Amino acid sequence: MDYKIKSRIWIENKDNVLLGEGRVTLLKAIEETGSLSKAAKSLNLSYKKAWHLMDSVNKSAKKPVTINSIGGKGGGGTTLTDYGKSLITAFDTINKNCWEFLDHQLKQFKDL
Amino acid sequence: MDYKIKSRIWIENKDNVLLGEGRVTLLKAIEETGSLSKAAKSLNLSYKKAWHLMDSVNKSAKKPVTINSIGGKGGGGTTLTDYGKSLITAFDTINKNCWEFLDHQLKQFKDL
DNA sequence: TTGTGTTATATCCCAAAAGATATAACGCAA
DNA sequence: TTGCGTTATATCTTTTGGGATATAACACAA
Repeated sequence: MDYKIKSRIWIENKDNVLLGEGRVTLLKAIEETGSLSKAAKSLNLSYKKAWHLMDSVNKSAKKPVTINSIGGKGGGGTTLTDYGKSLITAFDTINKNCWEFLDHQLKQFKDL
Repeated sequence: MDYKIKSRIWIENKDNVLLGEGRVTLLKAIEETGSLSKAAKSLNLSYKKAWHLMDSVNKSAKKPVTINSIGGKGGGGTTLTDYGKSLITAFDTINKNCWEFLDHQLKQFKDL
């Protein structure tokens, strides 16, 4: 018996996607690097894609998730708001709980 | 508070996908129509795509999921094995349980 | 004033996914 | 023997998503 069960969860706000796995890992990388471009590099994804993701996140969130600054010392940067950080932890717990729940449910495939 | 949580689950067997939502709805349509081509039409998807899906399902399953016949009265057809039917119900219950579980978990987003 | 490293955005190009089309094999019925 | 409606494939075309590239705006530091 070696069937595996996998899942993807995401949060929507009036049919715009707010959070998914990719967006959350991007948020974490931003938190670590303090910059969208550095976060993109560290995750091996194009700046364009990262920017579009964050644009979508910020548009569908009810409060600002990041603070973006252009120019200045270091050229600018992107940091998370407290709201953004709380989104990460909320998503992570739900996701982890979901995995555990599904692993438990998988027993229904035991005899198949 | 109108965030919605959505999910997709699927079952894999040694990194081949066995079942997902699309595959299960296809199996159901086959059960109803008795034919892969009719099932594809009823779901508005090309025969090619439907055939590839079923090919992948049967290759990654441990027992046959469908019985396919070519030629004969009506030209042939595809019917589900008992194993195939049990896969559907197992997947559906897990999926439904997952939705309920996640709706419950969504409360973690209540104050955000 | 110039250089630097960001954010922000548009445009072009390619590859991969999906769709459309064509064709063979098959077995029953007429 | 012919026609029919399937399953089973191959091939060609179209569409779409993503990557690469280019450029502007910005604000601080030197």
